[in-house]
Parts: sequence; C-alpha cells; structure tokens
Amino acid sequence: MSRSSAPLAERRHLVENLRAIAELSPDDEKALLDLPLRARDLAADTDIVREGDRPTDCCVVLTGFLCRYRVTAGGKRQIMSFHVPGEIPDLQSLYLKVMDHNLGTLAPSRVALVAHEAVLETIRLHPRIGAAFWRATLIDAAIFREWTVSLGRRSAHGRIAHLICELGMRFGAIKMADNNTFPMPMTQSELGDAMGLSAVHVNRTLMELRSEELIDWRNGVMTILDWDRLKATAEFDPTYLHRDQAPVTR
Amino acid sequence: MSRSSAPLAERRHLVENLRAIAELSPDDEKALLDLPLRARDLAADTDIVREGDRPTDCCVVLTGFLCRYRVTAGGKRQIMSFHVPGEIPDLQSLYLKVMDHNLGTLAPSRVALVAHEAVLETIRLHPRIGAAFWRATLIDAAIFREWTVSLGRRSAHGRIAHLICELGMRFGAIKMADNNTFPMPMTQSELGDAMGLSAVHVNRTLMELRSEELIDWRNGVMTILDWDRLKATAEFDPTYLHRDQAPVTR
DNA sequence: CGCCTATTTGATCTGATTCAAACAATGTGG
DNA sequence: CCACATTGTTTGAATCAGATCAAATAGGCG
Repeated sequence: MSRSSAPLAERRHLVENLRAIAELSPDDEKALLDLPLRARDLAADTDIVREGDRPTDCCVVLTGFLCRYRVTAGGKRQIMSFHVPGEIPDLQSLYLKVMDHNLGTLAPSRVALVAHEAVLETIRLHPRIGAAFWRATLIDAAIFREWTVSLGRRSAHGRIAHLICELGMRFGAIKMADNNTFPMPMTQSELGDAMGLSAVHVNRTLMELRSEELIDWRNGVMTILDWDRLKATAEFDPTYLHRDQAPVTR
Repeated sequence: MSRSSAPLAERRHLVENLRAIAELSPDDEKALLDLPLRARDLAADTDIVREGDRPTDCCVVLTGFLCRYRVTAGGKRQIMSFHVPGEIPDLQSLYLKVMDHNLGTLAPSRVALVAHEAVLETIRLHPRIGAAFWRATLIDAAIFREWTVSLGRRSAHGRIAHLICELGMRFGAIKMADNNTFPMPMTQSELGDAMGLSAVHVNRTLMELRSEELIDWRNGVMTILDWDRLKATAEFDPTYLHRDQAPVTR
C-alpha cells in the first residue's frame, strides 16, 4: 500500500457522479474538491473495512473497482454492490456506526479516506452537498431494490444482462464508457457471488450472451455489442438510477 | 376509503420507531406528533403510490401492513420490503421524485399522508429529526442488503426463517410482539413473492418449520415457538437492524 | 518453463418450479 | 339456511433451471 495525494482528474469523478444526480453550485464543487483526503493504493482483493468495524472515515473510490459483500456461515459469499470511481461506498457509516458488511477491492484500486468529521463539516457548510449525499444513499438503496428483483425473479440470463446494463450506465456517468466499452474487472466466480449463481452457470450463461452477440468480455473489459437487444433481454429500465431527474447543470 | 384524524396511540408508533434508532429531544418528539397529517383507511391490496408517480406526500403507516413491490414484464411480482406501523415507506420520495416501485397495503390499513413541504420544514427546524430520517433510510437500505443475501445465498428454509426473525424484531420495536406473537397478515403466495419462491414451495417449507415446532402461523398471526432454534436455522444476526447503537433514551 | 488461477466442458444431481387437483375457510345472494 | 363462488392452503407428480462434482484447457507471469 502506498500513500500520496490524488490528482485532480481522479478527484473530479466524485463531482461528476454527484452532478449526475443533484444540482451543485461552483462553490459546492470547490468544497468537494477541497475535501481533505488521504489516498491509498490497494491491491486486488484487499479489504478496506470489515463487518463489525466502527470506521471513522469514509472512502471515495478514485480508480479501480470495489464491492461490498458478506460471507454466510456456510462459507458462501454474497456481493451486494459494486462501486465505480467517484462513488462513496460507505457513506452510510456516517450515521450507522457499526459495519454490517465488508468493503473491499476487486481490482487494484486507489481510494481516498476522508474523516467523518470533515464530511459532516462540509455538509454543515454546504447543505446542498448534504442533500446530494442523501440522494446518493437513496439511489444506492434503489439499486439494492433492483438487485432484489433480479435475484428473486429474473433468470440467470436476465440477471447478468441487467447488471451489465447497469454498470454501463454507471461508468457512463463518469465518462468511462466510450463506445459502450467499460471496465468490468471481476472474475466469473465473483459475478456469480453477486448474482446468486454458481461460477459454472455464470460461465454457461456468458457463453450464450456472447454467441448471441450481445456482449464481448475479455481481460476485464466489457463491450456491449447490441444495447437494444441486451436491454430487451434484461428488461432494463434505468428509472431506478434516477439520473434524469436532477436539474441539468452547466 | 374514509378520512379522519389519527388517535395519539397510532401516531406514537412513529416516535417509538425513530427513538429505537436515534436520539430525540422532547421537543423533537412533539414536532413529530404535531406533523399535519391526513389519515386514510384503506382496504387490503390497495395501491398507495405506483411506479412512475411523482408523489407530493410521504405516507406514515398508522395501522396494518404495507409492502413495496414491482411486477416484471413476465407478470411475476417481487415484494422488496414490508412495513409495520410507525414506518415511512416512501420517505425516499422526498429526494427521489419519480417512484421506481409500487407501494400498497397487504392488510386493511390506516395510513397518514404528510406533505413533503411539511416534512422538509420539520427537518429544517429540527436537524436531529432530519438525521433520524436519514438514519431510517440507511437502515432501510441495510434491510435491502440483507434480503439480497437471503435471495442470493440462503435456502428457502433459511430465507423464511430469517424474515420471521426480522419481522419479530421490527414489531418488537413498536411493542407489538408480546410473547413472540405478532401480526403477519399476508398469504403464503405473497410471502413467496417476497422471498423469491413459488407459493407451493413456501407451503412445503412452512410445513417443515411447523413440524419442527419453530413457529405457529394462523389467521395472519405469527408466533415464534423457539427463538433460539429459529435464529440458528436463519443464521439471524440483528446487527443490520442497527437498533442497539442508538444512545438509549429514557 | 512451470506454476497458479481462471475459464470451459461434461456428467450427474437436486431444490425448487410448474401443473393439476383436492380440500378448507369464508363470504354472498337467493 | 343452503348452494355456490372465491380465495387460500395442502398434496402429488413431473419437470427444469441451476448446483455440484470432476476434469480438461487456457492464460498470465515470475
């Protein structure tokens, strides 16, 4: 693990992400960029906080790919969310003191730690940022609900297609999905842990999606070859990401 | 549907629920009880808000039992949460303008509508209530995560046992779980829609739980006969409900 | 090259679904 | 008060989506 400050470009993803869901003044944006942060470089499969911890910092994803997960008594893992750069996966720790799940990297990642106190002070001084953060956690919850629908009522085919659509949109929000190509740096087994499927079945399902020429996925890079048909098989409706309802700034 | 104001006893569930998760001053409690509300009596299976709606009110459960749900293109229903008296199932509509799911009753219920404007004004005047509401939505999200674990990685047995434990605790918070007996006014088919199971399989699983003498469920009333063994089969860990971490008031 | 991890393929098994029908409880109208 | 409709629960049998077990292949990398 190495330490350093984060280049502006990396820190801007936070602003981009929030601006995709809320209205921010130039002053708000400056306050976000000025947050006092300590950057950390982490290898893949490194835990950042664990179940039972009482974190004193929030964690902003600068680069890479994180997930939240739990391991059951039987040793099975359930991944409950993925996190792209600019997101704050443990914002809830501001108000929920004890972690009820783990947060870790899936790929080599750089994260920024920000003290709870600094975040709370920023919210106090900039109420619009507080509202944006609340909105961000509510969208988080909307994504959990959507996953509930996937795990409860969609086929393996539909689940995986739906997740790919979702990640495409989320990378799009931070301008990291050119030509429908974006990072998806996880193993098939990890994809199974997220979608409630075995690694073997994930593999077979992916083979189908590939042979239908809906997607291409190699070396951790996903390309959506036919967005319309993928969206159709996934029954993907992006309403739950609540992107378009924020007043358009700029 | 009939209109009337709500008796104090019904309105107090809201205070009980929030006090179980956050610290409130007597002044805060008074502000909550003074919220201007319009009570409505609703039959079972009545929608309150629907996907795509842009509600202008929040809805407080006074009596009865609500759920949030979505229906897939294939006509399958997924229930994503249940709501007991004193909860505000659509608090998120304060910040997420378009509903991405439906909210409706499962049993005959009385709900109170409170204008968004009134809620926002109360939050403005009583920041501690705002924090409590934020905390409540974060606990909502924690429950969604727990359901993700259930649907993704637990057996039918485990899922149903886990849900029963959860509802027992949530009714306990509003003093409605005497002798481990509390309302569970839904059909087996609705339980299946929540846990991602068919009605037939729910039935067989319930027969097992009954023959193991873990539960008794009749006429919409659930009794947990052996909490320890039920908890064990469910692998139930109540951390995710974040009850004990609030400073204990009174 | 040789090691390690990830992907792919095959064979078999099983938890849960689906279809179908009986049964119970409750309510409704004549 | 009974006939009958309606809705929910229970049971049986057949089927299937996805899990599990096992082994072969393919990459990536020190």
